[in-house]
Amino acid sequence: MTRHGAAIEALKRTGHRLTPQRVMVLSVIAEQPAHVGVEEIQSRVKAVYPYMDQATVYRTIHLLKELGLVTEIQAGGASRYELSASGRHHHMVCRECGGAFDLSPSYLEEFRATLVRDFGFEPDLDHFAVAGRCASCGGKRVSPAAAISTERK
Amino acid sequence: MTRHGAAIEALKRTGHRLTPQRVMVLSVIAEQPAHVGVEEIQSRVKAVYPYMDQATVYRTIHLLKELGLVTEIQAGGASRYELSASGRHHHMVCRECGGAFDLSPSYLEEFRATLVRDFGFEPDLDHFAVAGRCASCGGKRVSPAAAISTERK
DNA sequence: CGGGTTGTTGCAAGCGTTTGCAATAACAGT
DNA sequence: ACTGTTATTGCAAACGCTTGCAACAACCCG
Repeated sequence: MTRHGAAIEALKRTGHRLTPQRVMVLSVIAEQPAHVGVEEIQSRVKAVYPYMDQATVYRTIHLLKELGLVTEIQAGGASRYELSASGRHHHMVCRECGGAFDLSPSYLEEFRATLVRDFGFEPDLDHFAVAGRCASCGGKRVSPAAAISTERK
Repeated sequence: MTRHGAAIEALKRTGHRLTPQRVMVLSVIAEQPAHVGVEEIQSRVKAVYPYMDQATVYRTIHLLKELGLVTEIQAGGASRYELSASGRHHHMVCRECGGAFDLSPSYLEEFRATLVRDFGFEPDLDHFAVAGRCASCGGKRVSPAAAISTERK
């Protein structure tokens, strides 16, 4: 099983279609030792499948990120991506129902990068949790991604 | 004294130049009852000073935001702005020197909007503080803006 | 295994925002 | 006031990313 096999299964499990494009994007990200840029993902896939489009790369990445399969790193204006380390992750806790939801580090990464860029302040975000109100108890939009990240109780 | 008089003084006090363009942007934001979009700011200023450029509006807004004089609101792809309510603000606390820095709500706003959009999760960010390491104790970049937001002890 | 449904793709145009650059103008010092 | 220094501006082009749309193909079901 390749390094991204689990991610592929997660895709199917969450009711998303397993298209060649998605597999290719995932495998490019997986076979890279470090993080990859969108442009590099696209050009590598294009070498094999020339019709691959920018928009598809972005849409795929966006999906993978929402599912927590891929982690986003801000690097000077552009974003870079890598397979999520299964270890570190954070939580959103609902005040209403007490439910806990996984929050992939990528979401905090954006916040962190902003503080560093604007203030030179390096926040310590390990062991970080956000309190609030989840979708079913009165939050706004419900995304399909929310489903899989739910942990009971 | 106009509603944005204090903001103008803050600009000078922090060593930035008081250009007509900056004053105009500030006054457009101030005279609006609710928040304003970039496009509206530009067109209102252009009515008086036709050479006003998009880039200048963006650069000015960016500055005002860093100084905490203006608060950013995310609204469906585009950003809107309003004079900062002096009341609500958050803190960054340095583990090293114990120093506290003001963090304008706009920074958390971005984070909040993301959680709402992707998960329907409405975080409660009032009374919110971030721990970490400030610029002088080992953070990354130092921006002039950091200076004014410093509070002793 | 073939047919229908519906998520996904490629394309292209557009979005909001940022950037490099040379010219300009704000402010400090005298 | 005048001058020098240096931040800031206007302009234009580019950036990274998102979106609407019609064509397509992955999957569910019998």
